[in-house]
Amino acid sequence: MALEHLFQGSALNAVDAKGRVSVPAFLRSVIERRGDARTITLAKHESFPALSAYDPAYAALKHSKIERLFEKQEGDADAALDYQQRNLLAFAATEEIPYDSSGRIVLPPMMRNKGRIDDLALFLGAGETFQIWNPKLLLAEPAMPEDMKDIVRFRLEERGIKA
Amino acid sequence: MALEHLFQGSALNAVDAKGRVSVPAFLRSVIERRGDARTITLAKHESFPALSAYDPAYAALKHSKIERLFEKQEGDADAALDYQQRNLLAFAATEEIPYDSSGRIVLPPMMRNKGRIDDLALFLGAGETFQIWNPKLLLAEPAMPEDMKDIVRFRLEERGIKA
DNA sequence: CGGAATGGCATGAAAACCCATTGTATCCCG
DNA sequence: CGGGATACAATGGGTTTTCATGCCATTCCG
Repeated sequence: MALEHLFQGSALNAVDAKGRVSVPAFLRSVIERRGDARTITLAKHESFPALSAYDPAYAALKHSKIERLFEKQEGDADAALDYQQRNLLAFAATEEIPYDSSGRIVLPPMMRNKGRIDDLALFLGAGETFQIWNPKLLLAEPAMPEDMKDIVRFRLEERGIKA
Repeated sequence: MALEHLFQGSALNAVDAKGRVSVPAFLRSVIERRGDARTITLAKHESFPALSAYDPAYAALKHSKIERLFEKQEGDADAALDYQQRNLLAFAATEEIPYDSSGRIVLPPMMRNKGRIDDLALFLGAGETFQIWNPKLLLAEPAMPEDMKDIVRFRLEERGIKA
């Protein structure tokens, strides 16, 4: 019960005037090795001011995790409610979007708003999933390890942007 | 749950103008015995001014360790944050790069910067993983055993470089 | 017909690939 | 045991491919 290919690495890409952004090739290659899809699912990250993103293979895994958890707690009075909540968050609170032949997605306005994504999108591999951040918000996040912030500063400088 | 083949030995290789380095053949052979991949993952070493490197098999091991730890503490509020941090450091703070048919990698600029690698790359086997150093920084490292420094001095002299 | 969304093309930079050369350790045969 | 031949490793250079991204054409809907 684990996905074979993992998301790793980081990249900083531009969001154009239409809200389009290239999904880094090294992330797309993981998606396409996990399955034959060319879509990603976006959700607000549960603990950070950022977006969580994944592919259909992980969505299926997440679904079965929720089902298994529910079956385990059977008989518990609160469990049914907990299940309904998890399930809605996992599916209703997400948007699935395709990327085109050149690897670009259009950030849906709601997600762009939830993740507070401006004109720069920072992609971070996180194993089974990846994340999309506004780099400025990551640098301002107290719970973020300093090593991680260093990497983001490097990515910004690489583009000639002063932090 | 341990890896069968271990990285051992040392070598000093040149970094060319394009940032390319040959990964020593004795390290590559371990990677290829552990799995069928021809890539290595680079990260800043957590305590030394150097890079830590490993293969996909070790990355998968690291991932499952993190997942197991998290599932054991489920429900704990602090555990969730700890998990997020570990996960990002393990995956977002790393870069996976392939080596070509002649066994060379290109050091990504960010990693070359983080590891302060100049025109010489010192490879050190470290069991489950291996390390890549700027030899000068190793010789200047107080926490490094003298016997280890002797080996590095030997590798430098071997190349006709005076320390 | 205007405006916005979508898909396709063009570009410049960077990365991956291929081939050639050198050096060194190994092997084989005299 | 010596010496040449051989195989593989490391490195240098050049060429092709891919990527991110800007730009334009087309479509779809008001």
